[in-house]
Amino acid sequence: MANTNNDFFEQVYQVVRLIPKGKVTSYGAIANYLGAKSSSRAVGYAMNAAHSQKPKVPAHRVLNRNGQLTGKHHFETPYQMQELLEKEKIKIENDTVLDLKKHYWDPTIELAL
DNA sequence: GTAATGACCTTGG
DNA sequence: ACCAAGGCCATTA
Repeated sequence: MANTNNDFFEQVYQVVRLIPKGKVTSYGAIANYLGAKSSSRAVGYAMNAAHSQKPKVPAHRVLNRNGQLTGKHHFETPYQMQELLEKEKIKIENDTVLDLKKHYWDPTIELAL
């Protein structure tokens, strides 16, 4: 099978790893930073193999545009994502991050040059 | 090689 | 403002 370590995947992992503690971002933001705002789905799929990567990727800091923990079900345990986010001082309710804007971390802005 | 799915987002009615 | 459909990328069957 094709190397899952494609540039696209690696790029996504890099950006996710660069997410500061207590910050969260969305798939579209990462895709947009990579220059493919329409590839939000591919970014999400990359996260699917994130746990398969050697360097653990903080996929729990990646949420959808709505701030929902859509991928919590894909973690080792559905509580992992919420717990990790809570440990980051991020309040979660109904699988949704509160003060999303306050904890929002946009790579296109933070990593923008 | 074609069809369907998925941790999504944007646009149209 | 709300609901519905389409699009894009990559992977798997």
